[in-house]
Amino acid sequence: MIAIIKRSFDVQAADVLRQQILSAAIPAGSRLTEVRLAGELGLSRATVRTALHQLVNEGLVVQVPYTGWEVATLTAHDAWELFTLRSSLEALAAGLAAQRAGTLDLDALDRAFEDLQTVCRRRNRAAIADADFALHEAIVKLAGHGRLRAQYRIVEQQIRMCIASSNALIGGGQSIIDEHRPMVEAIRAGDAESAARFARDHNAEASDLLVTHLKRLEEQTAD
Amino acid sequence: MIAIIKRSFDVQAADVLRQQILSAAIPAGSRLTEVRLAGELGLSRATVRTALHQLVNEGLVVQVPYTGWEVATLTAHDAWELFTLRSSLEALAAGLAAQRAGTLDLDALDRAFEDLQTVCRRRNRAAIADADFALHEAIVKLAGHGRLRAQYRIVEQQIRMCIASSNALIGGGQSIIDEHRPMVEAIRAGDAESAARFARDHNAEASDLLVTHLKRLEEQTAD
DNA sequence: TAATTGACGATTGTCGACAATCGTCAATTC
DNA sequence: GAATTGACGATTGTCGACAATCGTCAATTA
Repeated sequence: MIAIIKRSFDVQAADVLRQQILSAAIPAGSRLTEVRLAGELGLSRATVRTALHQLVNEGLVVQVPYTGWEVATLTAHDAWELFTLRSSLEALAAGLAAQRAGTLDLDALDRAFEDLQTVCRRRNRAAIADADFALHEAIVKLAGHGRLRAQYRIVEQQIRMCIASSNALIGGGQSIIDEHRPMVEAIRAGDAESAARFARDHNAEASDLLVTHLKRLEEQTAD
Repeated sequence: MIAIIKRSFDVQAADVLRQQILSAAIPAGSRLTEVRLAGELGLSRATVRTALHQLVNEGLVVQVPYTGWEVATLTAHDAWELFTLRSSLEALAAGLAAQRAGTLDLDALDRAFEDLQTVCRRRNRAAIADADFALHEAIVKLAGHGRLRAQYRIVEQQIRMCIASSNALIGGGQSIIDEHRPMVEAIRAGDAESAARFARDHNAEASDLLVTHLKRLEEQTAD
């Protein structure tokens, strides 16, 4: 028997809006009005409000009280914040996972790394981003740390939003594998310090490139 | 002329409830009903609902959809999560602040550390916790990282809640000063790596003690 | 006697209506 | 012409009412 999954309307509305924002179907900076969204979603305005509040907490929407809601526009500074935070969280996750490596089933880690290698060989950029995220998700899950997991997801969502809205080119191929292998091996070996260090540093170059790219976009827009 | 600060009722309600939860005036595990709170706060139930949603996002309240709301009960595992996360965020803040030390006014850091030393000499436990938090807040502010700041506050709130609800004894005196001095000096010196390392490690012993204490409490309750 | 069913009160989820606020624009004043 | 004022439509904030859900308890069944 298939369980009926109950999901209240405000949660469902937040899901739909989140998806539209993350895919850039609703562009960054867009005005969101409760009345219009309520009409489109077929819900009461109050329900939509609750959904919007949730998205504000995830950093995807900005509320100006008494005035309105809009999709967050992420600046180069935002990107820097997100990357530094992500790096720190990934380091924590890798270190904790490595500490527990001796007592855990590492199949999920191995599978995720295999998947990453597979898509890197195919040079499918969207799939690379997904597999990269999935690898880190697997590690965060191994850390057994719910708050870390929740926060990591929120940060990663916003990073995806950055990438989607800037049309940034994300590297692929062998370098992605090479960046991740030492971290995965340190986790397997139970070496928490190295795992944390590799996790912290593994994305530094790509992150800097994206931040620089966003700064250039901002300068062009200011002209 | 004093500006009128507009603060919508749902935000004000969240403020009031947060304060009551953090001070343990409403104990952990307490059932919160919208009807009763609305009556007590003199607001509509929908407004209270919005406030409760916000507190859920801060980890202070747990919602069981269709069933109810209650003040979060933080377990030893929760405490472990909070301490590891806090440690990681403090390390990030200290490292970033140290990177910027050459271009910043470090007065706030110095003052906060002085204040900490002052209250440690007086052995006033509540004031020590406040001054400890204020020192880290000052560092987080120096890091110029809004998301880090917001997340740090949420984590720190929950830690206060842990401490308040467990009646744990928090150490004081010279050891607190000794734990913080190397981090503060590394920040002043612009040594990001040391600042991050000292920040990450400086609370390990106290954190472990509290987690162990909570585990013991849980075992007693299970008897 | 234990398990199942049904009723009911309490509470949550959602709705639409009223009140408050804001931004815009035209009219007025200096 | 620039600054100020006032009106108005659009939108947000809050409200109370209706509908849906849950937990509890008594009644019924096996």
